[in-house]
Amino acid sequence: MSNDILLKRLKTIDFLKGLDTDALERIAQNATWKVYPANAVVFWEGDTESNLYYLQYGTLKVVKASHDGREQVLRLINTGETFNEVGVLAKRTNPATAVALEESGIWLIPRKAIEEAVLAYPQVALQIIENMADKFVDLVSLAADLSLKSVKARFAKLLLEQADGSVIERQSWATQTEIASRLGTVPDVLSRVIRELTKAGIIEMDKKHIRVLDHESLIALADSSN
Amino acid sequence: MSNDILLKRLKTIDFLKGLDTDALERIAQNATWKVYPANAVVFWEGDTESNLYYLQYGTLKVVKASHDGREQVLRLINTGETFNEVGVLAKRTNPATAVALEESGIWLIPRKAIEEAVLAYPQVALQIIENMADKFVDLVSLAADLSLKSVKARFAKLLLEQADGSVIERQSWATQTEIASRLGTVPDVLSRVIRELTKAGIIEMDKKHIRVLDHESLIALADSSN
DNA sequence: GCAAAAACCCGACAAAAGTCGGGTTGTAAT
DNA sequence: ATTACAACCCGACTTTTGTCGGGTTTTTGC
Repeated sequence: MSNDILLKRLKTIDFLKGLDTDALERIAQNATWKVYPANAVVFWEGDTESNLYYLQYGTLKVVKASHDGREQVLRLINTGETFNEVGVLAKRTNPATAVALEESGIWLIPRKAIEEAVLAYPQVALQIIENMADKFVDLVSLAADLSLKSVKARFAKLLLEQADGSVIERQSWATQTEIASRLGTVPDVLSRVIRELTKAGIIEMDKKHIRVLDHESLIALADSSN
Repeated sequence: MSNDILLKRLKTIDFLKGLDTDALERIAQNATWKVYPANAVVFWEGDTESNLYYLQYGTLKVVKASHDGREQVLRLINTGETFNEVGVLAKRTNPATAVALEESGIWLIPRKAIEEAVLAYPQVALQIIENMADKFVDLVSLAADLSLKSVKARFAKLLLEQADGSVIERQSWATQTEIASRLGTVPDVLSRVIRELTKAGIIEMDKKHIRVLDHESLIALADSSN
C-alpha cells in the first residue's frame, strides 16, 4: 500500500483539515501500514501505545473484559475513523482492548508527527478535542443506558440507531454473541428478547437482515425501562 | 469575590500552566462568579453551555436521569476542578446535568477567552486533551463496571478507592441514596449489601465514617463478579 | 465434501436486582 | 419544642438477568 494513498486519505480526515500538503506529507512519510486478520488484537488494555491509528478498511471493536470471560463492547470503529487519541496525546495506558471483527487495514502514525502538527497548527488540537467529545458523549450515553435501561430497551435503541429505513443489513460478524456484548448482556438473554419481539410482530430477523415491522413500538420500548 | 483571587487560582490550574500573567489576567477579567446552594442545578442535560466552569469550593455531581426518576451519577466534581470542556470547545449540547451537592462557588469563564488562549498557546490544548483523557478513562471504567460487576463488587471498589488508610470520612451529602445512584442501583439494594458486609465483619458504618475492617476481603470482592 | 466448531434455540432453573409496605430514628425548619 | 421530612432498616415478594443442559442448524477449515 503506497503512501500516496495515505496522503490522499489524510486529506479527508477532519481533524487534519487545517494542514497544508507539506505537513501532511511529513506525516505520511512516517506512517506504517499493517493488516490485521479477523479476531486479531490491535492493542491490549494496559499497553502503552504511541501511535495514532487510522482505519483504512475493516471494522474493529473496543472492549473491556471481566475476569470470568464476559466482555463489554464500548464502541465500534468503522472505516475512515481514527482512534487512540488518548494514548497518543495524553500518554495514558490504553483503557481497553481493540480487536478486528474482520480483516482490517490500519495506518499507524507515530506520536511525534502528530505532536508537531498540533503545536504548529492549534486548529488541529481543537479538531481532536471535538473528536474526543463525540466519543465522550457516546460513552456517557452507554453508561447511563447500562444503568437505567433494560436489555430490551437497549436492544430497541440499538435497532433504531442502525435502522436505515426499516431494514438493517447484518454484517457477518454481527452474531448474537457480539450484539449481546455490545448491549452488556449474554447471548441467551438477547435470544430471549429477540424471540419476544418477533412473537409480538415488532421485528423479523434472519442471518442477513433485521426488519423493523413496528417502528412505533420500538420507540416506545427504547425509552421506557421495561 | 474579587478577581484577584481568581487570578491566583488560575495560576494553579494545570492546563493554564503555560500562560503568562497577561493572558491569565485577560481571562480573569471576563470571568463571572456565582454561588449555588445545595441541590441547585448548575446546568441541564441538553442545554447549550458556552462557559468553562471552575469549581472554587463545594462539590457537584454529574448525573443522567431516566424517565421514571432514577438517576446515574457519572462523576463527582471536587474543589479545584474545571469542567464542561466539552461544551466550551466542542460546542456540543450538555450530555448530562450538573447539580450542587452542597453550597458551591463557581467561576464561569466565557468561551472566547479560552479559545484565544488555546489558539495562542497550543500547550493549553494539549493540557485540555489530557484532562479529557482522564475523565474518559474513568467513564470507560464506569461503563465496564456497570456491565460486568455486581453491586457488591462496585461498592467494594468504591470503598477501596476512597479509603485513606482504613477509614472513610462520610460527607453529609453522602447518603445511601446518593451512593446508590453512583453505583447504579437503588438505596434498598445498597442497604442490603451494607448489611451483608457488616455482618461478615468486613466493614463498619455510621453516619460519619465507614471503617474498612477486612481490606483483603474487600479487594477480593471488588474484582470478582459475585 | 466432511468433520468440527460456532451459532442459534429453548425450557427450566438460580441468582441478582428491584419493589413494596411498613416500620424506627434522626434532623432541620418553623 | 414540635412537626414534618428524609434517611435508614428490613422482610417478603416480583421481575429481570444470567446459567445450564440439552438440542438443531449453519459455517468454516481442512
